Amino acid sequence: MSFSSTPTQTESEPTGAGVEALGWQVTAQEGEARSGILRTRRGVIETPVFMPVGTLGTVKGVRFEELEAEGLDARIILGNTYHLWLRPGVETISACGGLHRFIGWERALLTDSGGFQVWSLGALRKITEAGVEFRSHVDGRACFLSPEVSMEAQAALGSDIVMAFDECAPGKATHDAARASLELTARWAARSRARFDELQRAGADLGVTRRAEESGVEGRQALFGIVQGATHLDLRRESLARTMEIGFDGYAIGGLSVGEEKSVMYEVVEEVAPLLPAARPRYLMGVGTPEDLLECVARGVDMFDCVLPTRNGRTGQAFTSRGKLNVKNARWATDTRPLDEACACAVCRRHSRAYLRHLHVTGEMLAGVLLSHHNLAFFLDTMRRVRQAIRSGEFTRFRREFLEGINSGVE
RNA sequence: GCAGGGGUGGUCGAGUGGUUAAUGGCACCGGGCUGUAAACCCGGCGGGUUCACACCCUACGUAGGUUCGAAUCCUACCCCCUGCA
Repeated sequence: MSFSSTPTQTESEPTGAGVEALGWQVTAQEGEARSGILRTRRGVIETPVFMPVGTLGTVKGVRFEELEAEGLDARIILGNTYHLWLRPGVETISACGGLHRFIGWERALLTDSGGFQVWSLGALRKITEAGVEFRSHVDGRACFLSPEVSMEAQAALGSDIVMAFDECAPGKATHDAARASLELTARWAARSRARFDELQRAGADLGVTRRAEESGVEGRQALFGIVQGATHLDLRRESLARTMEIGFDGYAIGGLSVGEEKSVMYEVVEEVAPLLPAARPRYLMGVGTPEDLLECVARGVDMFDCVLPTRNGRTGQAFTSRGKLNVKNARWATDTRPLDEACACAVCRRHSRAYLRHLHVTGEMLAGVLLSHHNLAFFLDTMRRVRQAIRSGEFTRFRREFLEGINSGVE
């Protein structure tokens, strides 16, 4: 296996199948905050954008009709290579026509490479230069994931944005550990790029290549590189340079919100985001809270994803314009107000805090469904308002008022 | 009426003379969750004073008794279940 297969190409000009995978245009900017239009082969995405997480081929508890409908109008969701690879298996999805067809979603899909699982599965894995040996968390069997395997899987899934296979260092990683991790990530990034390009040329991209006529979808997959380096700014800059040298369709900042102080996370984003190519979209992986979204948009990030709205929805927490609301609390037992009086989502229009608390306390599955819907509506609507604010030059004021609101506390 | 069995904290249910304010489960109360090993995890849960260490009070159907010491042993009573009349 070769570790020095960095393709020769112009800096920041991805090759692939010879077609631009993404169109990207910044349409408004205020300070570092920018609003733009990302054109994927499966639709237009206005940024800044929040991407709901659908790890296992489902945004947990939310029907695709709801994701598409006006209330949420999610333009792109995530899937996870590692999880789909284990179950149902990439071959299965491939046999069903690719991930879009398999799950019944025509809009854009971004697949995470499985790199994050390298970090989060902790003791179940062993990292080598070649890749990562995992013990499947499902049945314990030995598995092996590498840049090449991840690219092959993501090509077979046919996602529209493919993530390079990286290693995510813990937030508290020492300089030495973070450096080693970053260098491994850089080598893996080059391998990801090389294998990805081969696969595009070979027509392995199931998202379009084999079924272009019936899908009506044109264009190749996009590949994003990931900047690592933990909390060390010098390493972040180095990782950034090495990632840009390889060249990707977009750039992600990984390895944040993994145990470091929040102020440190903002500091890293503030340092890294503006150094990323302005002519490419910037994606902050796995972040974050509503406050994080605002703060990181302000620092130049275009794309976000996070499990918080759906996970916390299932575990009884609502995000509102006045901050977090713990649905479990006895104080809502007879409260007939909606979760968020400023929210126009379907759940807030119809149901009371008292009812949602009842559903959650009794373990009814509708509780998770409704709370996930509301939380996603809040996140997506917040981003919609962020875009409008940037376009109208009022982002600074919007940011201040929004943060005042969520810090005022639910009454 | 007779014979067995049984009455434990919000609830179910352990404990059958000595770290017992009393195991567990549930309920209840509170907290956490950031590229989803998560419809999950953690904590509290008789009352009172204290920031806290700690201390005091009240508790195992009721009332007595035995004992240094009782939810645990004895006596009486009340109530519940099962069987026989």
